[in-house]
Amino acid sequence: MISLNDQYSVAILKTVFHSLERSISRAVSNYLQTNYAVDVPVTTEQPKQSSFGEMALPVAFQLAKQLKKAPVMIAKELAAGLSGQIEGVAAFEVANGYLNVRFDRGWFAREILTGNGFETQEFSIRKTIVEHTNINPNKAAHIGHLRNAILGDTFVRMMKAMGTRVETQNYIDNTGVQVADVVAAFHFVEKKTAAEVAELAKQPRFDYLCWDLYSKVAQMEEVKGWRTETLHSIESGEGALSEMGHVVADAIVDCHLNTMLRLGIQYDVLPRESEILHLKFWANCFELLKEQKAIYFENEGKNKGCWVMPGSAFRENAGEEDSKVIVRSNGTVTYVGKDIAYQLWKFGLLGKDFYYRKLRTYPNGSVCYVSTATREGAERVQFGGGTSVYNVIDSRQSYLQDVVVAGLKALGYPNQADKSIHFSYEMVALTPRTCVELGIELSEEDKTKTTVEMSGRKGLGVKADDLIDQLIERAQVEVDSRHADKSKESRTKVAEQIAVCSLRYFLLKFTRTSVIAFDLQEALSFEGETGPYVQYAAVRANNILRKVATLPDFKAVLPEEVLRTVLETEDLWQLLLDISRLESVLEAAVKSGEPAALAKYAFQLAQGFSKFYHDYRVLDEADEARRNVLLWMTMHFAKQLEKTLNTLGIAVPEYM
RNA sequence: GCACCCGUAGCUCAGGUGGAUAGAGCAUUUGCCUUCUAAGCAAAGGGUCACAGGUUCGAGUCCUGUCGGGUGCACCA
Repeated sequence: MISLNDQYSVAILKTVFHSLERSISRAVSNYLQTNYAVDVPVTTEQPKQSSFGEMALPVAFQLAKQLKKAPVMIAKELAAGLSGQIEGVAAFEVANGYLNVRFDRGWFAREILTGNGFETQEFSIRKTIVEHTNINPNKAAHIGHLRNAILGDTFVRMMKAMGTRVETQNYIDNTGVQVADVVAAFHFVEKKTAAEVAELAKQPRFDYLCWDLYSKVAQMEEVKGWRTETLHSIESGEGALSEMGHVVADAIVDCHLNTMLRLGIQYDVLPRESEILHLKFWANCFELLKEQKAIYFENEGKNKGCWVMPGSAFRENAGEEDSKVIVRSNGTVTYVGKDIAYQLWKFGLLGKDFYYRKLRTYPNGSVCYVSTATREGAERVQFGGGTSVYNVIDSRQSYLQDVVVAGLKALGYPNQADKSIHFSYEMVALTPRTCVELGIELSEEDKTKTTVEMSGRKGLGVKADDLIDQLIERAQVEVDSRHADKSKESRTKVAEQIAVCSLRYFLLKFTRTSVIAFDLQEALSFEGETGPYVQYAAVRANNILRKVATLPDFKAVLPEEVLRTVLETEDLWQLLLDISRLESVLEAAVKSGEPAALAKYAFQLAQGFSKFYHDYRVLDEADEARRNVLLWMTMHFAKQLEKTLNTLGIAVPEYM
């Protein structure tokens, strides 16, 4: 049995495919320079049909005009000139003006097998900061929050797999109106004391209790007055309401961390708004903004008495009315103002820092820290000061993100402004069918729509833990019926792994710009393009490997000629080619910031293997050489798919 | 009113830097378990890539406009 547990290594291995791709485009480029004296970028692409070979170069089309020759002629000359010049290339062919490349299949497979031609990539010293999750600590997390956290967490894993140093932050707004509303509900409606709330907060699903309370109080007329009083207490940091605010926020943050941990999501540090206030981060930022004249004091109009940022800073054709208030006429700072200060801190530009204490140690041993306001009891750790910052925030907040970036620019930090990336994504909405299933009453207007937006205020949404529970329950039924012989403990573990996989894949398979119309039945399915389908392929591959007492020494028993002969079979060759594309796909997915690309790749790999599994009976193969190739491919597949799944935050179960 | 996103099969969605016959899953119909696990495999039907112009040897992809749908434009976060 091979070890399938290797975590991504510090340096990444580049595939043979990658290297070959580069040596081909370099050779073509050189040839064009010496023989035609032209300098054009040589791009490669994957042919639509496998019968055209492994790689296609449309370079002849680009040159047709410049050289005043027909594309077919150019391509033919290139094919003739380059023939036999590149190691690993069996032949060049010309079709429809394309220069198509056929790999030497035996060479290619042997390179993968022996690990020749692999190169290491340098490990980055610069730090990238990714901020995600950021749920208001006043109610249970819902599936919209899950999209954020899973997207962020997966992107972090992808960058780490590429060798990037990443710090994961989860910002906690523990002093805002959302928390205040729940505190007001406890105090004014439920008539609870801080001690009583602290007692309630001990129950595991305190976040559910607050979910209901919040939607109740948010719709009450009196809430405005209560909110003001509560906010005042929270901001001053004194009084029973303030104490209750801390109790509520801390308990709910704990609930959120538990929910996220169920999905394998962890954080390095939780910077909190309360510390931003108490350590007066804003004061520094305010001085900087005034010095640089990034904001001005408004003497007239609707914003009279406020410090505002001119609309022209973040918007084209902006008028006076587009100005954004940074400091209110009563002297308090807005959310955007605080966010500019926070963003400066992330880049190490604020000249101030938090103190930290341990919040929890995760089962894998890593520690999650939380900000504190005092030096006493603080740990000697350092966070922030990144060279690029990704803020995973839904697209509805792009306007505010633009203002923050404009603030950085106005302060004289154009580089940091460029490195401030709003990793935006569209929201998760519910299908009307799902609303009906959940017993949510719809207005006449909502019934006609294709999707219904979730709302914490209205208590309208699918809670994260509820969905995870349902998925586990469903997986458990399947696992129990298939593997009655296994222990209860082991079956539960497998069911959980399947549930997590199902959920993560479901939220990852959509591209970021697509609004997810959440359909409960679709999300609960384990067939077709789902996470469990992909896991199943990995499990089947491992089953084959497990049944072999000792795997042969593939390097010894599989010379190039044997590989070449067996890989003449087209579908085997295509599968091997697909398996070897992982690093290229990962690189492109990180570059475009699209985890969905990696998820889709995992699915395609699984599809390819499922077909292979059906068409070839590896263990029954009579021809020993052929059997060894099939076994090797199975092992190679299992490794590469497991690596892909790990990067997606998905585990491969022992059995399914 | 202004800004951003979306419009591809009945439904839900993929389609890097323009390239060859536009792809998956679901649903529908039909085959395949005495087999390394059927959470699987195979086959069929299903398309004016919203519409109209433009750029190009070549456009689902780039540009402009129109029409639909979503979101944002607070002294809330």
